[in-house]
Amino acid sequence: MATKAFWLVKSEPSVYPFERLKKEKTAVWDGVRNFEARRNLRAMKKGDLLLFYHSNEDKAVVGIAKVVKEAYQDPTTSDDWSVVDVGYVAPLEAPVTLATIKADKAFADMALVRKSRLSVSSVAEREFERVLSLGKTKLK
DNA sequence: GCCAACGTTGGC
DNA sequence: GCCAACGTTGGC
Repeated sequence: MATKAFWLVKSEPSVYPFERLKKEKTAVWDGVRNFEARRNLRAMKKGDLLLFYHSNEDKAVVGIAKVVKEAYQDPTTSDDWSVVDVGYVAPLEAPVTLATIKADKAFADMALVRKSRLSVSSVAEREFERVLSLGKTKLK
């Protein structure tokens, strides 16, 4: 298998909270209607890891998910949009807030900071590892 | 192909 | 709840 990639996906907790992914184990990541986000979805490979970010109320990375099925046609539209299936991996022991991320130079180039409206973005491995470490979380 | 208007996201 | 930022649409 090729080298793993890392991504960040945003969800409003009132629409689809991480706790629901925990309960349901997998989810169809639909509703993406932005070209750059779509390109990122289509670049995802099975097994890639995702930072699960809660926008609005929480403004924090709250958990880790993974790609369980690569991009396919979004079933909620006949237009040319894609979805992936994501699977539950683990919560962060300590959520990593946007304020923390903004205050940390290690994240200066992160899309979350620089392109705040992009809902699916790529994450560098060192950024991913740093979120895990700030989140006091180790993946098995 | 430009760009103004519009709609949406998301931080505050 | 407001509004800035910015992606998308549509008129020309």
